[in-house]
Amino acid sequence: MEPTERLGKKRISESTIHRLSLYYRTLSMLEKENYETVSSKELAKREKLTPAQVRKDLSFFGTFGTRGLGYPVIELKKQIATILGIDRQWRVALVGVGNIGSALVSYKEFSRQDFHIVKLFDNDQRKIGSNHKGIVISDIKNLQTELQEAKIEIVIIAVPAAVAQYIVDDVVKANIKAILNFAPVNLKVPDDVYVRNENMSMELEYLSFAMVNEHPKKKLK
Amino acid sequence: MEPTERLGKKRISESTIHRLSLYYRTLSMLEKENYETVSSKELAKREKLTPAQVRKDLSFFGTFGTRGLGYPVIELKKQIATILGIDRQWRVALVGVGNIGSALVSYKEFSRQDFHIVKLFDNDQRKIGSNHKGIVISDIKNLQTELQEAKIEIVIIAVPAAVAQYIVDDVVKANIKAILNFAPVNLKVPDDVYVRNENMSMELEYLSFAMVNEHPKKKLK
DNA sequence: ATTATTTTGTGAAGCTTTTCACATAAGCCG
DNA sequence: CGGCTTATGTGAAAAGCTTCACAAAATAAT
Ligand SMILES: NC(=O)c1ccc[n+]([C@@H]2O[C@H](COP(=O)([O-])OP(=O)(O)OC[C@H]3O[C@@H](n4cnc5c(N)ncnc54)[C@H](O)[C@@H]3O)[C@@H](O)[C@H]2O)c1
Ligand SMILES: NC(=O)c1ccc[n+]([C@@H]2O[C@H](COP(=O)([O-])OP(=O)(O)OC[C@H]3O[C@@H](n4cnc5c(N)ncnc54)[C@H](O)[C@@H]3O)[C@@H](O)[C@H]2O)c1
Repeated sequence: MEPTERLGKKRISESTIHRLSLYYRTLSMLEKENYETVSSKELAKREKLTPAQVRKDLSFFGTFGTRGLGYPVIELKKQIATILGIDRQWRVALVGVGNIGSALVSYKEFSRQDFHIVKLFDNDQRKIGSNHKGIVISDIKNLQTELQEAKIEIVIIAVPAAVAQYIVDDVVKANIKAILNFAPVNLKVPDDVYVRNENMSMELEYLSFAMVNEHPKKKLK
Repeated sequence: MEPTERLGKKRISESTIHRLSLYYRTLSMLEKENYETVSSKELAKREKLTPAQVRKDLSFFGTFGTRGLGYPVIELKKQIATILGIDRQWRVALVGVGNIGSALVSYKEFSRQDFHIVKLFDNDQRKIGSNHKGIVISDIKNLQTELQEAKIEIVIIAVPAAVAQYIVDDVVKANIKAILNFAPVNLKVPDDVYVRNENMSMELEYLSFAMVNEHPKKKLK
């Protein structure tokens, strides 16, 4: 009776998952450059991390390398894709086809990575029914039913902050479990719904803070 | 001789600074709602944190509250603005007036927070010289000189990943110390230049990971 | 076949961040 | 005015994350 190890459900830190995304990106580049293998040292250098960090991160999920040689680029990339769940297509809907919403629809990085925006919603009569990059914009009124009919799995929120919560309430009713939110509000959702916030002011404010305080960077980096 | 305490230059964690941004946002809302004071408990509840966290974060910078009462909303907001350096105007330039670049120029949250985009650059002849939201788009050729003449302090990079590093090299030559980067590449800059990356794929991939792994959330949040 | 070299995988140490818990202080109320 | 309530500020403990350091495994070299 070992109560220490909860099989397969130990919490992986947010930082580790974010770094997996970085490794994935770097491995894609290495693949284009025709590398067959890569060491933790090289992988670390390309994303300004430490080799130990890279190895530790990967070790949470299995053993992928060969001692003395390094990691096989194509194989590791495939493995990370499986871990991140991006070895499949995700059906994405976007609500609010305004400035940022339109930009996101055109973002090639998303589609390249198997995030497919297949539904758009807005409440502006001039936009509803019009064709935007091959997708007809739906009326927000039908949000709940259309999300379900289209089997949407991820919803991107790009509406004004003041209405974001109302829309999210409907999104949750449609049984969506993942939300990427661009509105600068803290959305209230049930415990089983994942929300990630994209907050650009926060990053600008970090720069501002760093400049006025001559904030020392973390060593190594 | 106490080598332990480096006066006034102790490193504040990135998380603390990000939370200060959240507090600032919440305080702005509380101000609109005509609250005079707010407790660490209420502040924590609104951003899904713990009261102890709020108090600890603030304690790094001074004592702002009154025991038994809480924090004065307007005063604390002002103090955080000073800490973050957003009690002044920042002159911002944006390079790459494409999908995401245009969206950012229209982003009201930036201007409300005293980040003023006053210069735009592109290399597309059709865009150069045209007026975009009241700003004439400059030729990227003149980047270095115009950044200096306009006394720009922060540069936003919104160009394709393939050219981002070249542009950043010029930005660094113009003596800019802060960069907000939207291109999915790891930019190389000298040690005294701050770079923050805005990586949206990363957040989508986090959602993807969470869903395929039924990733437990951090307790409390 | 033996030795040298490289680089992984991983417990353990070290460091950072968060949470706890309580002394302390201010306001309130009878 | 004194006791009761509320809520801060902060050392200390706990939890979490990163780095160290080295055994182990693989290749390469002689
Ligand atoms: N513009 C940016 O660069 C930027 C950056 C980060 C975050 N944001 C945030 O993204 C959100 C949108 O910003 P924007 O600049 O694109 O604004 P916008 O006004 O250009 O776009 C908002 C869109 O939402 C639609 N909308 C409004 N109410 C709606 C409703 N009830 N149901 C459905 N659709 C509705 C509008 O018709 C419009 O198309 C805001 O919360 C903003 O803070 C914007
Ligand atoms: N579209 C999005 O929602 C989105 C989201 C996140 C990140 N990004 C990233 O932002 C960047 C821009 O994406 P986009 O979708 O806006 O692309 P885009 O092609 O619409 O815009 C790029 C702009 O940069 C200009 N440009 C190209 N080369 C240049 C150069 N050498 N000097 C100056 N200007 C130059 C182009 O003329 C264009 O106006 C990319 O790196 C992309 O990965 C985009």
